[in-house]
Amino acid sequence: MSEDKTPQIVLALEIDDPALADRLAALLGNVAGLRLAAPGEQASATIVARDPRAMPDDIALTQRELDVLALMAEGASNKMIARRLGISVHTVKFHVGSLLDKLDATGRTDAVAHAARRGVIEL
Amino acid sequence: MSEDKTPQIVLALEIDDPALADRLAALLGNVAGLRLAAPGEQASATIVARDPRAMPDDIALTQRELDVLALMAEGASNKMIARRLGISVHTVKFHVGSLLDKLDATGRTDAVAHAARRGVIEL
DNA sequence: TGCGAAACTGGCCGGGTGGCCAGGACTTCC
DNA sequence: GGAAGTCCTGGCCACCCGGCCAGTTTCGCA
Repeated sequence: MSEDKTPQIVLALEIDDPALADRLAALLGNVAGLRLAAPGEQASATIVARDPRAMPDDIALTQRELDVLALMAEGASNKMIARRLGISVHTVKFHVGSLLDKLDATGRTDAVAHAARRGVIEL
Repeated sequence: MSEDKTPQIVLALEIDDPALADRLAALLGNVAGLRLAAPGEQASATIVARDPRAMPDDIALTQRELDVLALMAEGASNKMIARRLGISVHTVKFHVGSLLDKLDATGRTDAVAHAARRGVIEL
């Protein structure tokens, strides 16, 4: 009977505010039947708290950039995006360039990751 | 100063699994310095758990593939990944190829998007 | 009416990417 | 002891990507 009679709940922390993270970790560390996840560990649930001051950036993306970004997140190539939006590949590259600039990304993969992180797009 | 010397942490719950939500609520209800948010109340942090039955697919990725995947999510190029892992670019491309195959992705951007969606990696 | 922002298009080019071929070394399982 | 799986490496090549240059049109705002 290797079965735990009281399966522990594993909680991951995603907290921008270090002070809050510390207090939570301290509080939750003493609760029976519950423990905090190791980095990268699969958790039953995640405690999320975005520091609102950490992202005052409603990154100003134009409508067209949002269109391109959404298709990029689908894994579409520039050619596909061009076809889908009815514009030329050159224009797509133009918008992608602006996206990389505004999102401070090194490539399209990075751009999608950044955008997802700051909630600009939903994966 | 009307400030409490120990301000309570207010936690909101966003849990799909009712059983897990119950257990968490029971556990956290007894922790001093912490309380659960009333519906609609502004919380310090939110506990999130998506329904695990929504993703029955434990995609079998090898450790090395996970390494490569994590670096891909950082926007690293094959060359950077190779340097970081101490292997050749050819090997990186090999692992990326396996990743694209297993994740059913058309490219590296699509791969990290898929991986993030099904919780294989955390953005 | 002029001016800037946004959107769009083109050519060019170095480097990155992904798919294909081939191979070897290692551990684990039957 | 052989088979399977993982990890690693190499070459080759078509294509894609991102950055550079240049230009046009359209729109709203001062």
